This record gives sequence, C-alpha cells and structure tokens, in this order.
Amino acid sequence: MARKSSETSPVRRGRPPAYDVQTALKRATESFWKTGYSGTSLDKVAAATGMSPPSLYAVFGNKHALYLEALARYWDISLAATREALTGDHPLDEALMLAYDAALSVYFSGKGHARGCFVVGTAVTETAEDAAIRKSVATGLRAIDADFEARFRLAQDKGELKRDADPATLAILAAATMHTIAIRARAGTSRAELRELARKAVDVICG
Amino acid sequence: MARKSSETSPVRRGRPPAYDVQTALKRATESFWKTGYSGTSLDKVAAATGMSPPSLYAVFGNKHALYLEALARYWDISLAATREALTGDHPLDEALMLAYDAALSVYFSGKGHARGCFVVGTAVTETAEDAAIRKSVATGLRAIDADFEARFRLAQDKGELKRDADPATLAILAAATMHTIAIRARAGTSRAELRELARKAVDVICG
DNA sequence: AGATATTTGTATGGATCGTTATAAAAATCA
DNA sequence: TGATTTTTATAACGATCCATACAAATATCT
Repeated sequence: MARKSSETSPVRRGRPPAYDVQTALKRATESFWKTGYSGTSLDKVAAATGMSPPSLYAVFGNKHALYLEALARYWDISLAATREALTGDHPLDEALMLAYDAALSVYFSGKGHARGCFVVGTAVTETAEDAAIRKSVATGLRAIDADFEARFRLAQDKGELKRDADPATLAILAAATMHTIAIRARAGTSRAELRELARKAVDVICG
Repeated sequence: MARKSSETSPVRRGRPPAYDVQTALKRATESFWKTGYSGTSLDKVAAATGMSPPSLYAVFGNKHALYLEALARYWDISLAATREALTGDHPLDEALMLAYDAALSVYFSGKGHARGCFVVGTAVTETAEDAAIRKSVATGLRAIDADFEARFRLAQDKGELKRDADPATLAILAAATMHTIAIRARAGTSRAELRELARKAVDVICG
C-alpha cells in the first residue's frame, strides 16, 4: 500500500514541503538500520532526514508508525528483488545464487560496518512485544518461503529437481540460508565468505 | 570466565548482600530478552531483579557490562546444551533433533509470548554499532558451527553419512536451521510447527 | 493586495534515560 | 560498646526521550 502523494489535487494550497517523502523514508530506514528501533531517537531520524520533528510527525504520525512504514518499504523492495531473481529464466542453482547475491548487495550496501538485513537486524528484536511489527515480520517471512517454494516446484516440474524432493522443505532450507547470512553479515562475517557459504548451501539444497 | 563469588574470604565484613548475583543476572537476562538492550531501561532491570540501581552498578559496573555478562551467560548455557545433545551417544538425526529440541525449549521458556533466541532476538541488533557485543556474537556463532561440524565429521567416520558429504557445509545448514527457528519463534510461529520444520530439515541434511 | 492554507523552524513540556551522591542500615572487628 | 566496613534505599543529577505549541514563512485563492 503506497503512500498518497501525487494523486491529490494537482495544485496544492499552502507552503510547499521542502523534502521528498520517499527519500526521507529511505534516510529514516538507514537510521533505524544502524541502531535499531529502540536505539534510534527521533532526533537522530530528524537529523538524518533533514526534517524537523514536527514535519516528521505531520507526515508519518509518530515514531512507531514511521518505523512500520520503513519496514513495509523494506519488505516491498527486498521481496521484489528476491522474486525477480527467482522468476527469471535461469537454472535453479543460478536463480538461488542471484537471490543471495541480491540480498548480499543489500546487506553490505552501507557506508560503514555491514548492516545485514533490516528485518533480522532491527525488526525481530521488537517482535516479542510489538504485535504490529510481529505481524509484518511474520507475513514477510511467509512470502519469502512461498517464493522459494514456487521456484522449487517449478524446478521439479521442469525436471531440474529429483521427483522425491519436497519443495516446501527445500524452501525452508533456502530461507534458512538467507537468514543465517543476514545474521552473520551483521555480526561481521565478510561478504566473500558469505557468498561462498551460499554457494555451498545451494549445492547441497539442489542435490 | 565466572564471576568471583564464594572464593573470597569466608567471613565478610560489612552488611551482607540481600540478593544472589546469579539469580539477579538471570532476571536481568529475562528483562533484556523481552525488549532488547536499547529497549530495556535500567529501572526495568532493577524492578525485575529486586535490586536498586546503585546495587546493580556496584555489582556489574554499568548497563553495557551487565548486558555483556548476561550475553556471556546465555552463550555458556546454550552452547553447553547444544554440545551435550550432539556429543551424546545417539544416531546423527536423533542428535540433531535433540539439539533443536533443546533450543526450542529455551525459545519457548518464557511466560508470555515466545521469546526466541536471546542472541538472535537482542544481541544481533546491537552488533552493527557495538564492537564488544559483535565479538561475543561472532565467537558464539563460530562455536556452534564447530560443534555441528564435529558431529558431522564423526558421523562420516562412523559411516552414518555419505563419503562425499562436506561436514563444514552441512554444519552451516544445521546452524542455519537453528537460526531460522530462532527468528520464526520470536515472530510467532508455533513450537509444533517449528519442530516439524526441524524434522524435515534434518531429513534433508542427513541425506 | 488581502485572506486562506500548509509547512517550516524554534523552543519547550513532561517523562524517562543512565548514573551517582548521600546517608541510614546491618554486619564484623577491636 | 564503639569503630570499621559494606550494602542498602532514597533522591536527584544532567541529558535525552517522544511529542507538540507557537508563530514566522511561503504558497494559492479571491
């Protein structure tokens, strides 16, 4: 569900906003990505976005709603990237590696230390006590599982995979590989080592 | 490295401490487990432990040192549990399931909502900006990997595993399965479903 | 131009943050 | 008993937290 922006009246009335909402959301995401939801103050977000606190509240509601929107945006982007890698016309093992490469380029996209996955690195912590964040995470995880499973099912139909393999189980292992990469990236493992890890995991998963 | 406790002089001089350090550390761990490091104030920890803030500082130093000690204690306990499961005299698949069952009973040990893994649920968030926590997490992850790998190597020697299997790669997949369980438990997946997930993953991993 | 509408920056409110000063309380020592 | 040692509870410190009141700024409308 996208934020309303240009579908409002073509000519707006008062003083024009000084900052673009989407880039502000991106900057806010980067702030939360570093130090988590609880560990990131709204002042930090304001500094990162260049917006004043009142503007942030006018646009996003409050800190919690802002984080939820950042989380939804991250899911949108990363689910699309995973799906694109898996639905392209590549052999099974290549498709899986494309998905992991896409994830790695996100996990190592920051300036300083590797940030890992935004969900695993910041949202999972909040899921224990925050129902809204928990729901977003649970839904996203199911979507990833489904995308992997669909690809394995297709592979089985095309004869890329043994008949007795269980696509649902292989999907769990493929997702688990993604998750362990997300954790390890944030914990300091190098990108090269993680890519090798993915390569070996793919070899086992594809049989 | 254990905290000094009873190896001091048998007869101590001043007013005796009212609370046991180990149980206080356990209570503090449970506080952080719910809402994470940044999301848990020292007042909350004080309320959970029954200790006053000055007592907490006298015993543990500060909030950061207290969390690090809680993290070290958690690693000690969970690594010991995993190692016990894997080094017992069981067939490979049974040993792996014992390890996952041990983890599950920890992840679902709380009163309210499932807490998942303390490391994945609270420490990973901090690893991006906190070098000390990152080091603890990295070391612990390597230890888990090594324990799994040793068990797979043993299985290969005993003929439980195919000759061409790579113990290091299987260890990564076994650890990845543990990690995805840790994430999903905190995100709301039921214990029964996670056990089934583990069962299927073990079947694939063991070939 | 004047009225209206919307965003902006500043400044701050009340609560909570991590941490510590202080003195009373409770033990052993002489 | 009185001095010494250690822990305790209370209270508060300055800093920071999330959130908002307010008025100046900047646009379109009549």
